[in-house]
Amino acid sequence: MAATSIDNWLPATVRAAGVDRELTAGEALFRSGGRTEGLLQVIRGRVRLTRVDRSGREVVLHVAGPGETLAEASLFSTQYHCDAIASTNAVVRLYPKREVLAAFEDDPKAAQAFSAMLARQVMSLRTRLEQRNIRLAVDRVRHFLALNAGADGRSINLPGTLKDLAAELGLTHEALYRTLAKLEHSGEIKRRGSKITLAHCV
Amino acid sequence: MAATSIDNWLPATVRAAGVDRELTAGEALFRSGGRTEGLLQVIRGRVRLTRVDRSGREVVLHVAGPGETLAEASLFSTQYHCDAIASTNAVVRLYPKREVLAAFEDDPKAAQAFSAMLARQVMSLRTRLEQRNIRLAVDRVRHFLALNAGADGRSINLPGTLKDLAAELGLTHEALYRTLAKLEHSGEIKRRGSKITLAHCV
DNA sequence: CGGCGTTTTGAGAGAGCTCAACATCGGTGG
DNA sequence: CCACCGATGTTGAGCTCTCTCAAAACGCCG
Repeated sequence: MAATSIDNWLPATVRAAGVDRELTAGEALFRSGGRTEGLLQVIRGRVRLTRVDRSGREVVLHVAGPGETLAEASLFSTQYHCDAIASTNAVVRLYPKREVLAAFEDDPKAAQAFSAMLARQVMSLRTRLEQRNIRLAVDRVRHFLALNAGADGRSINLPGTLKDLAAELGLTHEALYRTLAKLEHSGEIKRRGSKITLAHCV
Repeated sequence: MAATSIDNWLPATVRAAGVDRELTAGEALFRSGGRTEGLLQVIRGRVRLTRVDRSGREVVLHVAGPGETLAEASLFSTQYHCDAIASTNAVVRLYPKREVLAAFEDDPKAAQAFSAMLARQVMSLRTRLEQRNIRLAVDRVRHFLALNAGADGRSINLPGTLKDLAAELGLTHEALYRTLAKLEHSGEIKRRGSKITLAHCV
Protein backbone atom coordinates (compact mmCIF):
# COMPACT_ATOMS: atom_id res chain seq x y z
CA MET A 1 0.00 0.00 0.00
CA ALA A 2 2.83 2.36 0.78
CA ALA A 3 3.70 2.55 -2.88
CA THR A 4 0.23 3.77 -3.70
CA SER A 5 0.24 6.60 -1.18
CA ILE A 6 1.12 10.18 -1.95
CA ASP A 7 3.17 10.47 1.22
CA ASN A 8 6.28 9.07 -0.42
CA TRP A 9 6.79 11.31 -3.38
CA LEU A 10 5.01 14.60 -2.65
CA PRO A 11 7.66 17.35 -2.91
CA ALA A 12 8.34 19.26 0.27
CA THR A 13 7.22 22.53 -1.32
CA VAL A 14 3.82 21.09 -2.03
CA ARG A 15 3.62 19.38 1.31
CA ALA A 16 4.25 22.65 3.05
CA ALA A 17 1.27 24.15 1.26
CA GLY A 18 -1.11 21.55 2.65
CA VAL A 19 -4.09 22.93 4.52
CA ASP A 20 -6.21 20.86 6.89
CA ARG A 21 -9.93 21.16 7.17
CA GLU A 22 -12.31 19.61 9.63
CA LEU A 23 -15.66 18.21 8.62
CA THR A 24 -18.58 17.08 10.71
CA ALA A 25 -20.49 13.98 9.68
CA GLY A 26 -22.83 14.80 6.81
CA GLU A 27 -21.01 17.98 5.85
CA ALA A 28 -20.12 18.44 2.19
CA LEU A 29 -16.47 18.79 1.25
CA PHE A 30 -17.42 19.77 -2.28
CA ARG A 31 -20.40 19.57 -4.60
CA SER A 32 -20.77 18.58 -8.21
CA GLY A 33 -20.19 21.61 -10.42
CA GLY A 34 -18.04 23.37 -7.84
CA ARG A 35 -14.62 24.72 -8.76
CA THR A 36 -11.82 22.25 -8.07
CA GLU A 37 -9.25 23.39 -5.56
CA GLY A 38 -6.53 20.78 -5.57
CA LEU A 39 -5.44 17.38 -4.38
CA LEU A 40 -7.31 16.08 -1.35
CA GLN A 41 -6.25 13.51 1.17
CA VAL A 42 -8.27 12.05 4.00
CA ILE A 43 -6.42 12.29 7.29
CA ARG A 44 -9.07 11.07 9.70
CA GLY A 45 -12.57 9.63 9.29
CA ARG A 46 -14.26 8.71 6.06
CA VAL A 47 -15.50 10.71 3.09
CA ARG A 48 -17.79 9.32 0.42
CA LEU A 49 -18.00 10.36 -3.21
CA THR A 50 -21.50 10.20 -4.59
CA ARG A 51 -23.69 11.18 -7.46
CA VAL A 52 -27.38 11.82 -7.23
CA ASP A 53 -29.47 10.17 -9.88
CA ARG A 54 -32.66 11.37 -11.54
CA SER A 55 -34.93 10.01 -8.87
CA GLY A 56 -32.91 11.74 -6.15
CA ARG A 57 -31.23 8.63 -4.84
CA GLU A 58 -27.62 8.85 -3.83
CA VAL A 59 -25.25 6.55 -5.74
CA VAL A 60 -21.98 5.89 -3.96
CA LEU A 61 -18.87 5.96 -6.14
CA HIS A 62 -16.29 5.43 -3.45
CA VAL A 63 -15.64 5.70 0.25
CA ALA A 64 -12.19 7.01 1.12
CA GLY A 65 -10.57 6.29 4.46
CA PRO A 66 -7.49 7.64 6.26
CA GLY A 67 -4.44 8.01 4.01
CA GLU A 68 -6.37 7.76 0.78
CA THR A 69 -6.48 10.54 -1.76
CA LEU A 70 -9.71 11.84 -3.14
CA ALA A 71 -10.79 12.74 -6.64
CA GLU A 72 -7.30 12.80 -8.13
CA ALA A 73 -8.82 13.42 -11.55
CA SER A 74 -10.17 16.75 -10.36
CA LEU A 75 -6.56 18.01 -10.51
CA PHE A 76 -6.97 18.03 -14.26
CA SER A 77 -10.43 19.47 -14.53
CA THR A 78 -11.96 22.75 -13.44
CA GLN A 79 -15.18 21.39 -11.96
CA TYR A 80 -16.09 18.51 -9.72
CA HIS A 81 -18.30 15.84 -11.23
CA CYS A 82 -19.58 14.32 -8.02
CA ASP A 83 -20.30 15.23 -4.42
CA ALA A 84 -17.99 14.55 -1.50
CA ILE A 85 -19.72 14.14 1.84
CA ALA A 86 -18.16 13.32 5.19
CA SER A 87 -19.57 10.00 6.37
CA THR A 88 -18.07 10.53 9.80
CA ASN A 89 -16.42 13.46 11.48
CA ALA A 90 -13.30 13.81 9.42
CA VAL A 91 -10.16 15.78 8.68
CA VAL A 92 -9.02 16.30 5.10
CA ARG A 93 -5.86 17.92 3.79
CA LEU A 94 -5.86 20.08 0.68
CA TYR A 95 -2.79 20.57 -1.49
CA PRO A 96 -3.70 23.57 -3.68
CA LYS A 97 -3.84 22.81 -7.37
CA ARG A 98 -1.48 25.68 -8.19
CA GLU A 99 1.35 24.27 -6.09
CA VAL A 100 0.85 20.69 -7.25
CA LEU A 101 0.70 21.45 -10.96
CA ALA A 102 3.59 23.90 -10.66
CA ALA A 103 5.66 21.16 -9.06
CA PHE A 104 4.84 18.91 -11.98
CA GLU A 105 5.92 21.54 -14.49
CA ASP A 106 9.13 22.45 -12.69
CA ASP A 107 10.17 18.93 -11.96
CA PRO A 108 9.37 16.24 -14.53
CA LYS A 109 10.53 13.72 -11.95
CA ALA A 110 7.72 14.74 -9.66
CA ALA A 111 5.22 14.41 -12.47
CA GLN A 112 6.64 11.01 -13.26
CA ALA A 113 6.44 9.96 -9.62
CA PHE A 114 2.80 10.99 -9.58
CA SER A 115 2.09 8.99 -12.72
CA ALA A 116 3.95 6.03 -11.28
CA MET A 117 1.89 6.17 -8.12
CA LEU A 118 -1.32 6.33 -10.08
CA ALA A 119 -0.19 3.43 -12.26
CA ARG A 120 0.52 1.37 -9.16
CA GLN A 121 -2.89 2.24 -7.80
CA VAL A 122 -4.46 1.09 -11.05
CA MET A 123 -2.60 -2.22 -10.76
CA SER A 124 -3.57 -2.66 -7.16
CA LEU A 125 -7.22 -1.88 -7.84
CA ARG A 126 -7.33 -4.22 -10.79
CA THR A 127 -5.92 -6.96 -8.60
CA ARG A 128 -8.56 -6.34 -5.96
CA LEU A 129 -11.21 -6.41 -8.65
CA GLU A 130 -9.83 -9.70 -9.91
CA GLN A 131 -10.08 -11.00 -6.38
CA ARG A 132 -13.75 -10.16 -6.26
CA ASN A 133 -14.31 -12.36 -9.29
CA ILE A 134 -13.41 -15.34 -7.13
CA ARG A 135 -16.67 -16.79 -5.87
CA LEU A 136 -15.70 -19.07 -3.00
CA ALA A 137 -14.57 -17.45 0.23
CA VAL A 138 -11.79 -20.01 0.68
CA ASP A 139 -10.32 -19.26 -2.73
CA ARG A 140 -10.63 -15.54 -2.18
CA VAL A 141 -8.73 -15.80 1.08
CA ARG A 142 -6.10 -18.03 -0.56
CA HIS A 143 -5.70 -15.46 -3.33
CA PHE A 144 -5.19 -12.74 -0.75
CA LEU A 145 -2.69 -14.77 1.25
CA ALA A 146 -0.70 -15.75 -1.84
CA LEU A 147 -0.48 -12.12 -2.94
CA ASN A 148 0.41 -10.72 0.46
CA ALA A 149 2.94 -13.26 1.57
CA GLY A 150 6.15 -11.63 2.73
CA ALA A 151 9.57 -12.06 1.20
CA ASP A 152 9.76 -15.64 2.41
CA GLY A 153 6.51 -16.40 0.60
CA ARG A 154 5.09 -18.04 3.68
CA SER A 155 4.08 -15.50 6.28
CA ILE A 156 1.59 -12.66 6.20
CA ASN A 157 1.27 -9.88 8.75
CA LEU A 158 -2.23 -8.52 8.93
CA PRO A 159 -2.15 -4.73 9.08
CA GLY A 160 -5.49 -4.10 10.77
CA THR A 161 -8.26 -6.13 12.33
CA LEU A 162 -9.86 -9.17 10.78
CA LYS A 163 -13.02 -7.12 10.37
CA ASP A 164 -11.13 -4.68 8.17
CA LEU A 165 -9.72 -7.55 6.16
CA ALA A 166 -13.20 -9.00 5.75
CA ALA A 167 -14.37 -5.70 4.32
CA GLU A 168 -11.45 -5.54 1.92
CA LEU A 169 -12.16 -9.07 0.76
CA GLY A 170 -15.85 -8.36 0.36
CA LEU A 171 -16.90 -10.90 2.98
CA THR A 172 -18.78 -10.60 6.23
CA HIS A 173 -16.49 -10.94 9.20
CA GLU A 174 -18.26 -14.13 10.22
CA ALA A 175 -17.56 -15.70 6.85
CA LEU A 176 -13.90 -14.74 7.13
CA TYR A 177 -13.56 -16.14 10.68
CA ARG A 178 -15.11 -19.40 9.60
CA THR A 179 -12.96 -19.65 6.50
CA LEU A 180 -9.76 -19.00 8.45
CA ALA A 181 -10.80 -21.52 11.10
CA LYS A 182 -11.41 -24.10 8.39
CA LEU A 183 -8.03 -23.41 6.77
CA GLU A 184 -6.29 -23.73 10.11
CA HIS A 185 -8.13 -26.94 10.93
CA SER A 186 -7.14 -28.46 7.61
CA GLY A 187 -3.53 -27.52 8.36
CA GLU A 188 -3.21 -25.18 5.39
CA ILE A 189 -2.35 -22.21 7.57
CA LYS A 190 -1.23 -21.42 11.10
CA ARG A 191 -2.14 -18.33 13.06
CA ARG A 192 -0.35 -16.50 15.82
CA GLY A 193 -2.05 -13.26 16.69
CA SER A 194 -2.15 -11.08 13.62
CA LYS A 195 0.36 -13.25 11.80
CA ILE A 196 -0.59 -16.03 9.42
CA THR A 197 1.82 -18.66 8.16
CA LEU A 198 1.22 -20.78 5.12
CA ALA A 199 2.00 -24.47 5.54
CA HIS A 200 2.81 -25.09 1.90
CA CYS A 201 2.48 -28.66 0.82
CA VAL A 202 6.20 -29.19 0.17
CA MET B 1 -14.70 4.19 -20.93
CA ALA B 2 -13.30 6.31 -23.71
CA ALA B 3 -11.78 8.68 -21.21
CA THR B 4 -9.80 5.85 -19.68
CA SER B 5 -8.26 4.71 -22.96
CA ILE B 6 -4.88 5.77 -24.24
CA ASP B 7 -6.21 6.21 -27.74
CA ASN B 8 -7.34 9.75 -27.08
CA TRP B 9 -4.23 11.44 -25.85
CA LEU B 10 -1.26 9.45 -27.15
CA PRO B 11 0.87 11.88 -29.22
CA ALA B 12 1.19 11.07 -32.91
CA THR B 13 4.95 10.65 -32.58
CA VAL B 14 4.52 7.93 -30.01
CA ARG B 15 1.67 6.35 -31.87
CA ALA B 16 3.82 6.06 -34.97
CA ALA B 17 6.39 4.12 -32.98
CA GLY B 18 3.87 1.43 -32.01
CA VAL B 19 4.86 -2.10 -32.94
CA ASP B 20 2.40 -4.96 -33.09
CA ARG B 21 3.19 -8.46 -31.94
CA GLU B 22 1.18 -11.65 -32.32
CA LEU B 23 0.90 -14.17 -29.53
CA THR B 24 -0.49 -17.68 -29.57
CA ALA B 25 -2.55 -18.87 -26.62
CA GLY B 26 -0.25 -19.75 -23.73
CA GLU B 27 2.69 -17.77 -25.05
CA ALA B 28 4.45 -15.40 -22.66
CA LEU B 29 4.52 -11.71 -23.52
CA PHE B 30 6.98 -11.07 -20.72
CA ARG B 31 8.21 -12.74 -17.57
CA SER B 32 8.84 -11.50 -14.07
CA GLY B 33 12.35 -10.10 -13.85
CA GLY B 34 12.56 -9.32 -17.55
CA ARG B 35 13.57 -5.86 -18.75
CA THR B 36 10.60 -3.59 -19.35
CA GLU B 37 10.20 -2.39 -22.92
CA GLY B 38 7.41 0.14 -22.87
CA LEU B 39 3.69 0.70 -22.79
CA LEU B 40 1.61 -2.27 -23.90
CA GLN B 41 -1.90 -2.32 -25.25
CA VAL B 42 -4.02 -5.34 -26.08
CA ILE B 43 -5.44 -5.10 -29.59
CA ARG B 44 -7.06 -8.50 -29.93
CA GLY B 45 -7.60 -11.43 -27.60
CA ARG B 46 -6.84 -11.52 -23.89
CA VAL B 47 -3.65 -11.40 -21.88
CA ARG B 48 -3.45 -12.29 -18.20
CA LEU B 49 -1.02 -10.93 -15.64
CA THR B 50 -0.05 -13.50 -13.06
CA ARG B 51 2.35 -14.30 -10.29
CA VAL B 52 3.44 -17.76 -9.32
CA ASP B 53 3.35 -18.51 -5.63
CA ARG B 54 5.62 -20.76 -3.59
CA SER B 55 3.70 -23.92 -4.30
CA GLY B 56 3.82 -23.25 -8.03
CA ARG B 57 0.22 -22.17 -8.35
CA GLU B 58 -0.58 -19.32 -10.67
CA VAL B 59 -2.27 -16.31 -9.07
CA VAL B 60 -4.11 -14.09 -11.51
CA LEU B 61 -3.67 -10.35 -11.01
CA HIS B 62 -5.63 -9.15 -14.00
CA VAL B 63 -7.00 -10.18 -17.35
CA ALA B 64 -6.72 -7.48 -20.00
CA GLY B 65 -8.99 -7.44 -23.03
CA PRO B 66 -9.02 -5.49 -26.31
CA GLY B 67 -8.30 -1.79 -25.88
CA GLU B 68 -6.89 -2.11 -22.40
CA THR B 69 -3.34 -1.19 -21.51
CA LEU B 70 -1.10 -3.54 -19.66
CA ALA B 71 1.30 -3.02 -16.79
CA GLU B 72 1.38 0.76 -17.01
CA ALA B 73 3.56 0.87 -13.93
CA SER B 74 6.30 -0.93 -15.82
CA LEU B 75 6.90 2.34 -17.69
CA PHE B 76 8.50 3.59 -14.50
CA SER B 77 10.47 0.54 -13.52
CA THR B 78 13.23 -1.40 -15.21
CA GLN B 79 11.95 -4.91 -14.51
CA TYR B 80 8.61 -6.62 -14.68
CA HIS B 81 7.18 -7.90 -11.42
CA CYS B 82 4.73 -10.40 -12.85
CA ASP B 83 4.24 -12.63 -15.86
CA ALA B 84 2.05 -11.79 -18.84
CA ILE B 85 0.63 -14.78 -20.67
CA ALA B 86 -1.70 -14.79 -23.64
CA SER B 87 -4.94 -16.47 -22.58
CA THR B 88 -6.09 -16.62 -26.18
CA ASN B 89 -4.40 -15.97 -29.48
CA ALA B 90 -3.78 -12.27 -29.23
CA VAL B 91 -2.24 -9.17 -30.73
CA VAL B 92 -0.52 -6.60 -28.53
CA ARG B 93 0.94 -3.24 -29.44
CA LEU B 94 4.14 -1.95 -27.88
CA TYR B 95 4.95 1.73 -27.57
CA PRO B 96 8.67 1.80 -26.76
CA LYS B 97 9.50 3.29 -23.40
CA ARG B 98 12.03 5.70 -24.92
CA GLU B 99 9.44 7.38 -27.13
CA VAL B 100 6.77 7.54 -24.45
CA LEU B 101 8.97 8.99 -21.73
CA ALA B 102 10.58 11.38 -24.22
CA ALA B 103 7.13 12.64 -25.15
CA PHE B 104 6.41 13.24 -21.46
CA GLU B 105 9.63 15.23 -21.02
CA ASP B 106 9.17 17.29 -24.16
CA ASP B 107 5.55 18.01 -23.61
CA PRO B 108 4.27 18.48 -20.06
CA LYS B 109 0.78 18.49 -21.52
CA ALA B 110 1.25 14.92 -22.68
CA ALA B 111 2.50 13.89 -19.26
CA GLN B 112 -0.48 15.60 -17.72
CA ALA B 113 -2.85 13.88 -20.11
CA PHE B 114 -1.33 10.57 -19.13
CA SER B 115 -1.76 11.33 -15.44
CA ALA B 116 -5.30 12.47 -16.06
CA MET B 117 -6.10 9.22 -17.85
CA LEU B 118 -4.64 7.17 -15.02
CA ALA B 119 -6.57 9.23 -12.47
CA ARG B 120 -9.79 8.58 -14.36
CA GLN B 121 -8.97 4.89 -14.46
CA VAL B 122 -8.46 4.92 -10.72
CA MET B 123 -11.85 6.55 -10.28
CA SER B 124 -13.51 4.12 -12.59
CA LEU B 125 -11.94 1.12 -10.90
CA ARG B 126 -12.85 2.37 -7.45
CA THR B 127 -16.42 2.78 -8.63
CA ARG B 128 -16.49 -0.76 -9.96
CA LEU B 129 -15.06 -1.98 -6.68
CA GLU B 130 -17.75 -0.08 -4.82
CA GLN B 131 -20.28 -1.79 -7.02
CA ARG B 132 -18.99 -5.18 -5.97
CA ASN B 133 -19.73 -4.30 -2.36
CA ILE B 134 -23.40 -4.31 -3.27
CA ARG B 135 -24.71 -7.75 -2.39
CA LEU B 136 -28.06 -7.99 -4.16
CA ALA B 137 -28.02 -8.47 -7.90
CA VAL B 138 -30.94 -6.06 -8.36
CA ASP B 139 -29.17 -3.29 -6.51
CA ARG B 140 -25.95 -3.94 -8.36
CA VAL B 141 -27.75 -3.63 -11.68
CA ARG B 142 -29.53 -0.48 -10.49
CA HIS B 143 -26.18 1.00 -9.46
CA PHE B 144 -24.78 0.24 -12.90
CA LEU B 145 -27.79 1.69 -14.70
CA ALA B 146 -27.81 4.84 -12.58
CA LEU B 147 -24.10 5.42 -13.29
CA ASN B 148 -24.29 4.69 -16.98
CA ALA B 149 -27.41 6.58 -17.87
CA GLY B 150 -26.87 8.92 -20.80
CA ALA B 151 -27.21 12.68 -20.77
CA ASP B 152 -30.97 12.43 -20.34
CA GLY B 153 -30.43 10.32 -17.24
CA ARG B 154 -32.89 7.76 -18.48
CA SER B 155 -31.42 5.63 -21.26
CA ILE B 156 -28.42 3.33 -21.35
CA ASN B 157 -26.83 1.85 -24.44
CA LEU B 158 -25.14 -1.44 -23.70
CA PRO B 159 -21.77 -1.54 -25.42
CA GLY B 160 -21.34 -5.31 -25.71
CA THR B 161 -23.35 -8.41 -25.02
CA LEU B 162 -25.26 -9.09 -21.85
CA LYS B 163 -22.76 -11.82 -21.08
CA ASP B 164 -19.99 -9.23 -21.07
CA LEU B 165 -22.04 -7.01 -18.81
CA ALA B 166 -22.67 -9.91 -16.46
CA ALA B 167 -18.93 -10.46 -16.20
CA GLU B 168 -18.33 -6.78 -15.49
CA LEU B 169 -20.98 -6.83 -12.79
CA GLY B 170 -19.62 -10.00 -11.27
CA LEU B 171 -22.78 -11.98 -11.91
CA THR B 172 -23.47 -15.10 -13.90
CA HIS B 173 -25.26 -14.32 -17.13
CA GLU B 174 -28.28 -16.25 -15.89
CA ALA B 175 -28.53 -14.10 -12.80
CA LEU B 176 -28.34 -10.95 -14.94
CA TYR B 177 -31.02 -12.16 -17.35
CA ARG B 178 -33.34 -12.95 -14.49
CA THR B 179 -32.69 -9.65 -12.78
CA LEU B 180 -33.33 -7.64 -15.95
CA ALA B 181 -36.47 -9.67 -16.61
CA LYS B 182 -37.69 -8.93 -13.10
CA LEU B 183 -36.95 -5.21 -13.44
CA GLU B 184 -38.78 -5.11 -16.74
CA HIS B 185 -41.74 -7.00 -15.33
CA SER B 186 -42.00 -4.61 -12.43
CA GLY B 187 -41.97 -1.73 -14.90
CA GLU B 188 -38.77 -0.21 -13.57
CA ILE B 189 -37.02 -0.51 -16.92
CA LYS B 190 -37.84 -1.05 -20.57
CA ARG B 191 -35.63 -2.84 -23.07
CA ARG B 192 -35.32 -2.47 -26.81
CA GLY B 193 -32.44 -4.50 -28.17
CA SER B 194 -29.25 -3.31 -26.53
CA LYS B 195 -30.92 -0.19 -25.17
CA ILE B 196 -32.39 0.07 -21.71
CA THR B 197 -34.67 2.88 -20.58
CA LEU B 198 -35.32 3.74 -16.97
CA ALA B 199 -38.94 4.38 -16.10
CA HIS B 200 -38.25 6.73 -13.23
CA CYS B 201 -41.01 7.07 -10.74
CA VAL B 202 -41.79 10.69 -11.61
C1' DC C 1 -15.65 -3.72 37.62
C1' DG C 2 -18.29 -2.43 33.49
C1' DG C 3 -18.57 -1.10 28.90
C1' DC C 4 -17.06 -1.50 23.99
C1' DG C 5 -15.23 -3.60 20.03
C1' DT C 6 -13.30 -7.73 18.16
C1' DT C 7 -13.39 -12.58 17.70
C1' DT C 8 -15.91 -16.78 17.63
C1' DT C 9 -19.54 -20.24 17.03
C1' DG C 10 -24.58 -21.59 15.98
C1' DA C 11 -28.75 -22.00 13.22
C1' DG C 12 -31.72 -20.65 9.55
C1' DA C 13 -33.09 -18.42 5.29
C1' DG C 14 -32.34 -16.55 1.05
C1' DA C 15 -29.75 -15.41 -2.99
C1' DG C 16 -27.18 -16.64 -6.59
C1' DC C 17 -24.54 -20.54 -8.69
C1' DT C 18 -24.68 -24.85 -11.21
C1' DC C 19 -26.54 -27.82 -14.37
C1' DA C 20 -29.79 -28.42 -17.94
C1' DA C 21 -32.92 -27.64 -21.62
C1' DC C 22 -34.48 -24.73 -25.14
C1' DA C 23 -35.16 -20.48 -28.09
C1' DT C 24 -33.04 -17.17 -31.09
C1' DC C 25 -30.03 -15.19 -34.24
C1' DG C 26 -26.30 -14.76 -37.59
C1' DG C 27 -23.20 -16.87 -40.33
C1' DT C 28 -21.51 -20.85 -43.37
C1' DG C 29 -21.65 -24.26 -46.57
C1' DG C 30 -23.88 -27.79 -49.13
C1' DC D 1 -32.81 -22.05 -49.92
C1' DC D 2 -32.26 -24.80 -46.11
C1' DA D 3 -29.59 -27.47 -42.75
C1' DC D 4 -26.30 -26.88 -39.59
C1' DC D 5 -23.53 -24.77 -36.14
C1' DG D 6 -21.95 -21.72 -32.53
C1' DA D 7 -22.81 -17.99 -29.57
C1' DT D 8 -26.15 -15.36 -27.21
C1' DG D 9 -30.30 -15.08 -24.78
C1' DT D 10 -33.89 -17.26 -21.64
C1' DT D 11 -36.16 -20.02 -18.27
C1' DG D 12 -36.44 -23.96 -14.83
C1' DA D 13 -35.09 -26.61 -10.59
C1' DG D 14 -32.08 -27.92 -7.00
C1' DC D 15 -28.16 -27.07 -4.10
C1' DT D 16 -24.57 -24.77 -1.88
C1' DC D 17 -22.68 -21.04 -0.03
C1' DT D 18 -22.79 -16.88 2.19
C1' DC D 19 -25.54 -13.54 4.63
C1' DT D 20 -28.33 -12.47 8.53
C1' DC D 21 -29.56 -12.66 13.13
C1' DA D 22 -28.18 -14.18 17.70
C1' DA D 23 -25.42 -15.16 21.55
C1' DA D 24 -21.30 -15.59 23.99
C1' DA D 25 -16.18 -15.44 25.01
C1' DC D 26 -12.32 -12.46 24.89
C1' DG D 27 -9.35 -8.53 25.35
C1' DC D 28 -8.71 -3.64 26.25
C1' DC D 29 -9.28 0.65 28.59
C1' DG D 30 -11.36 4.02 31.49
